[in-house]
Amino acid sequence: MAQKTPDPPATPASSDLESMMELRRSKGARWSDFGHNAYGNDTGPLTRIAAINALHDGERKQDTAELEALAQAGVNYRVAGRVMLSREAGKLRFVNLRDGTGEIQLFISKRDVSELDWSALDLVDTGDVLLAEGPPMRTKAGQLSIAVKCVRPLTKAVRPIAKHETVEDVEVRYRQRYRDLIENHETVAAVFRARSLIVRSIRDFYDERGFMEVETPMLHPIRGGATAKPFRTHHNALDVDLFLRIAPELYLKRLVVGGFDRVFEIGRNFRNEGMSVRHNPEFTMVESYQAYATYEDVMQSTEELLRYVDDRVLQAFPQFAENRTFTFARFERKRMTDLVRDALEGPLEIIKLRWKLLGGDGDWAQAKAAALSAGEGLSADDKRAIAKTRTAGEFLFALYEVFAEPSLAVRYRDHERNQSLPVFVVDYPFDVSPLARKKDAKKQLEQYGEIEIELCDRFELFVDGRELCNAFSELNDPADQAARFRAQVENRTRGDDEAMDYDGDYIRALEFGMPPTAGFGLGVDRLVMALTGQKSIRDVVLFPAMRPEAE
RNA sequence: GGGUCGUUAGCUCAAUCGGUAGAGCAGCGGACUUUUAAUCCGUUGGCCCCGGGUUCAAGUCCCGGACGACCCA
Repeated sequence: MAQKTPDPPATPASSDLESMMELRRSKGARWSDFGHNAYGNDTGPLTRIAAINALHDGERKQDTAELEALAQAGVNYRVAGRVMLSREAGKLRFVNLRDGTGEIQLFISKRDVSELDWSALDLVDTGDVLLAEGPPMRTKAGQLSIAVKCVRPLTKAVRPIAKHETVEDVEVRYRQRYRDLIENHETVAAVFRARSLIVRSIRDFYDERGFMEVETPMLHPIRGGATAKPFRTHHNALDVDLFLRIAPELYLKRLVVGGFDRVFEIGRNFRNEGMSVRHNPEFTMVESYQAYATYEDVMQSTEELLRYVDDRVLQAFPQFAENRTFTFARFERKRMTDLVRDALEGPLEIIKLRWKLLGGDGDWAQAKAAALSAGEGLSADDKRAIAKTRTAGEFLFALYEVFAEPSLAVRYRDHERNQSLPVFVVDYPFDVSPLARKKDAKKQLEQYGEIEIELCDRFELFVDGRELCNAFSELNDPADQAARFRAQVENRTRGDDEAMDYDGDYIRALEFGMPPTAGFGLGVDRLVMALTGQKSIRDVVLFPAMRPEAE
């Protein structure tokens, strides 16, 4: 098996990308001269690096003598990972090796390895994947290391990686996430590990409370469960057009009818709308449905869920507690009508508006005109939102969106800690909630001036001013629901391309009787953004949607 | 959709008034048996995003386009 040490590789004098890659390719090819496969996979059993660090460098650091004793006793580790950094000091070589759990230093002395192994190391570049074996040791500087007895190259990295600088170009970071994860490891990997933990924690939370996890169709024959623009696709064998789901809601409630009275689903929804720092065309939601519960019960469990998940995140990733601009220590609960009244106590025009709205003429259409003329400082978008309302309920909702919602995080704060408080906005107009249950008769009419507004048992939760959850007591009266669907269809014929379709099968399901049920939805991407402090959804989605790469 | 800014070496960035395109890091060669982004000596590397135009001369000025970031709608 003894081989002659091969000659050093040819060394092209240029360092443009193509030359660097060519040099690396030729180095990989020469691994075979040392009896190694440039893409071998027979590593045998390995020890994960985090386990080694924990054992010898954990709560109690083992000193040099202790580690020597362990080595004498035959303790030996085989590790594999990517070469992140490599330094030479004469007949010594130090390599920082990273696997999926952590990093450890390899201490390689020419005295300790075969001549062949030593020469093979000349063919190893930063970024290559390497197998190494040896006992634990501590260097003079006190650094825990593996005292390597033998090494074997495993995978050649043909492309160079940035060592000290990190890649900042977001285009590279999102399109080549693998590279982002390698080069910006510390910050980026932690966010996605936290995301994984968040999803797992949500699952555990529901599991502990007796909810069953289900999977419902993503290919829908009709639009339903939310007001949004869908993606279309086509089933060839059936020759039918289908929509990628915009929400799982109507399927989950069918399951409640069927007797699965506590269900939840974590999954992707698709909305064919604009992209922004808060919107990706596909995004992850958790939806849960609990029979014999009301939206007020769900409000309570929402607080519990968020604290449960956040506690786990901060325990595993304490760095995300820094610079928190919000707290889950206390939650506000505010009725939408009160929020609008509070918000309108502002600038002069707004006071005039409020006078007209609350004072007197009692006609919401006139109030609308008053709002538009009084709100001269409003953006065109806000004016449009108010102008297009056709009922008192839509009008209230528009006022809320324009005047109240933008200032939630500023208005409701924990002043001691200078953090915003989450706000449950409750009692939405029935007109903007086509699937929610009307408030019971005694409470259903809201005096708003002399305008009567029908409200429903619904809340949305805003964390740091951003919508995170939407929940309501479900409408389970089939006749009422059918009327709501018909209204949606009417909206569609008027040109609203976000309106729902009439779902006859869902009405049939309700006709079998759905027990009183509370439903809940939470945007997982936004929750991850909040808990990890990321400003863009693209920083919490592994592979965000991008325009196709230019050729 | 509109506005502003950006795109130069593998990475991060310079380049004055239009006058031969630079640095640090990495890469390559060499020295070094305890390094921590090792150090020291030497050294290679450019479709200046793309396409037009002005000019004796364009990374730089003008027009158009691609992609991105931010702000506005």
